[in-house]
Amino acid sequence: MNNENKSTLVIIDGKSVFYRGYYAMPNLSNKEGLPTGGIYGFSVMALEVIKRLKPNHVAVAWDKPKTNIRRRRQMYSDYKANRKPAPDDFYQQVPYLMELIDALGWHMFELDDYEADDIMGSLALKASNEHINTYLVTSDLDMLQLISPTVHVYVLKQGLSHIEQFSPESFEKKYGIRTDQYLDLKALKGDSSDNIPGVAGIGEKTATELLQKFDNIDNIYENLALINPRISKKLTDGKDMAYLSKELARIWIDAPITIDFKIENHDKVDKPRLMELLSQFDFRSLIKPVSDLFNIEKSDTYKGFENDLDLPHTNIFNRKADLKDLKIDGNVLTIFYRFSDKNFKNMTVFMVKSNDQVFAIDIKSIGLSYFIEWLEKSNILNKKITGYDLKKLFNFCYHNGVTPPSDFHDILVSSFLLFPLIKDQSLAGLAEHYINYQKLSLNELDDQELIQNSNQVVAVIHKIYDLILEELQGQSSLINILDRMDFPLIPVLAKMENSGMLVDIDFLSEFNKQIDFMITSLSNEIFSLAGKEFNISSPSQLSDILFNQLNISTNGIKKNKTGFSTDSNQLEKIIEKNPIVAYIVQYREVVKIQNTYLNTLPTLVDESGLIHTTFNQTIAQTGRLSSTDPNLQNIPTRTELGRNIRKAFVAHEGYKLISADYSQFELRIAADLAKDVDLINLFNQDVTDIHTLTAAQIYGCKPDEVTKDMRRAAKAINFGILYGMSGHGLSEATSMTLKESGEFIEKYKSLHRPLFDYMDEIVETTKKNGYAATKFGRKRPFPNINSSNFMLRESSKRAAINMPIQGTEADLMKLALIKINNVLESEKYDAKLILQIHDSVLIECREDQVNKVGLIVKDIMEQISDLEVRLKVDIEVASNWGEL
DNA sequence: TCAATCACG
DNA sequence: ACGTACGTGATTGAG
Repeated sequence: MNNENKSTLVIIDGKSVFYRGYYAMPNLSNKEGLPTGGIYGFSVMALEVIKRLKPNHVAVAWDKPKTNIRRRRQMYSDYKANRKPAPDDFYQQVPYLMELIDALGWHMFELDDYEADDIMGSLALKASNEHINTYLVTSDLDMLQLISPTVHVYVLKQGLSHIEQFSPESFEKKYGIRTDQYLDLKALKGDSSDNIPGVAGIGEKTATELLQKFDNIDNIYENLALINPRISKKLTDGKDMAYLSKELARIWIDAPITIDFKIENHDKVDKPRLMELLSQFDFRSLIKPVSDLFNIEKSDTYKGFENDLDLPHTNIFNRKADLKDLKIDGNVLTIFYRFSDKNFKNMTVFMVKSNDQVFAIDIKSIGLSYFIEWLEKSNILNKKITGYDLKKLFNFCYHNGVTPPSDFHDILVSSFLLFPLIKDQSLAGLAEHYINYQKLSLNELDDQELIQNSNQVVAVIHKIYDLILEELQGQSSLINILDRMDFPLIPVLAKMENSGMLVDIDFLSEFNKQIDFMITSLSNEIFSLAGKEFNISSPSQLSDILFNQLNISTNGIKKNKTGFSTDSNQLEKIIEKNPIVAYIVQYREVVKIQNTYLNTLPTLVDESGLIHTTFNQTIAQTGRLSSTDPNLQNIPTRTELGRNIRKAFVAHEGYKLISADYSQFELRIAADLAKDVDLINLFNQDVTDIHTLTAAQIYGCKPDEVTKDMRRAAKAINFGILYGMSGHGLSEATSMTLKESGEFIEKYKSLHRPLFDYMDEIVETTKKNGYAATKFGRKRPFPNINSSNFMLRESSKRAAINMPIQGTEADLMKLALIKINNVLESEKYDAKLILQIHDSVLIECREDQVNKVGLIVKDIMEQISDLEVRLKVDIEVASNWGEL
């Protein structure tokens, strides 16, 4: 087909290809929140086209927006009225796609009065005249009428990268007519999406049969006598319409455009710009294939990369004698280091860049203790330090008695604040994102190789740091967040991780024995009721037992991808139907406790009996912390059995645990953000039970008349409403019917108008700005807030409503942690922070100072910020976590 | 590796 | 009509 001697032209139906991508990848966006699904689809297709067809010329045909009334179709003023307007996040992407097309060196054709079809037809004709092979890429079958010996049609198939040459044979097989009968088919049946009328009363089936029998419409009208009178009547009535429709469907080939076929496409590719765009869109997976395809060198991947990245001169130190005399001056230092253990005790490589020199220290050769001695003496850490994930360095310092830095910038933390959507936040990932640098594969380098490449590593960190500073320019609220919260928090978190929590292993193993017994007896009950043994932990097997073997009705049971769900909500619905269900619920609880906590916690305890978690500051999109290895923020508390796990977390001999909890944190913050005066007043008058009071207001009764069910409903709505809960959600969460919960929410709305106005306002500003923000200006982008996909859009709205509330809580909590730590340190109390769980902190404190420290902490937390609503903190003291 | 489930706020 | 409450992390079963 692809004749070697002939030149080839590919003409792409731009909007139809773009649409494909747009709907195939609804969720895609870059780190700045720009939706990129359509561009991605287009890019993948472009790649495939070039690979497969190796075109000499490429053209893209595009319908001009809003002027797509064709002169010869003007009699149908509603032309294309039946097409839905494209959504906002579609048009948002178009200018960027144009840039991409331009960088590829492709021709772009957009004309008044001509549709993309006509442009394609006209260009194909021009190419035919020059004996150029033409390939049309589209998802629109209308293009079939253009097929000829030199014009081929490629149709986008399912998925993005599957384009297939259209074959007349397969068309005939599928539609029962030849491709050259396609226009006549349209003439008869019409096309509602293009507002082509066709013959009234004739659909695809009749039209096809007629064409099979009589070949074309001229022949049909000459042989009306042979046709069933009912149909021939319709044909006669619609004869004018049929011929008109045929003309309307015909693609015009007289558009006043041409291509200069002397210039070949590959001379026009703007390689650096192409690479820049791919990285701007965060199409990391496309960078390599595109580089290969266009023979793009590394030097092209980042404009002026080799010049911009000042590689410092490398100095390697692997002998004590050499290190001894090393003095490092300069005011701003860039550092990098590597550990061989998870606790950040054993540093193996340390490198520091000062001006145009990098000093790389091979700690394994030199000896850790000698290095530590040198580090302390060198005064390096007294200077301004820039690095990636400095919490590890602080951990190292605390562990080895080295004075930690006081002036520092952590590019992991600042990058997350600026671009929380970046998926790969490893240093190599950031290098790719910020400077398209792909040579940094840190994990593949051993220590010696890392040392050899130290000039690159520090140069990359330094460059990213520069770019981040540039990005922060003028964003004073973000700078403020870094200086007041996110950076000062780093040493505090490191100290908490280092402190760890004391665990009573013996208590855990005693409890484990009980749990073992319970699991055995529950399993036995379940097996005997089921009539056979099976894996109770397998949702698929369990579902089979419940809904097939035991024939429990699946009425009202939610489905998931694999079948009927067996989660606890669904089990709750059928708990009366069979005694096995209650046993399963208990079994789940008990097995969870054993697998997640009893089996793992003892393995994580160090030689001092302590467990050290890791706090993450760069995971949660709202700015909250998260805790891993182990996660100490989800230790059970809601059931009596689960609370036994908490009892194993104890204070040291002579010490106590103090817990300080913000009371109704979320509601208070929401009241403040929404300036809901009634709600603020309730809190400021020190209401004892907000949920009971809410219930009394909604039901219009006195607080002492509120029943448990009424309070439960009020509590559910007090929380749920801040996440955008619907009537349906409330009815699921309570015993209310859908109707009752709907009315309940309406009543709540009327009581708290300001709160709901505020929620609407958040959605509006998020739609406008693309992000929601906390009281302090921490931003979270919402790329899907304007999506055409109902589910994506609505879920973005709910998350956007929640962001300022959850995020402001997190901000306040960070401020509180920093201040508590500072006061405990400066006043030299024998007390330290050991855990934070979103609205509460845990402190271990020497027994005789418990009362004093409790009051200090309460005061700090309550006064942490000047809000209109009063914050309230409850303090409790015990010798283990379970009793708090 | 993903989906389902469940622990926490 | 859509599907139905936000934010996390860990474990398990299954393909």
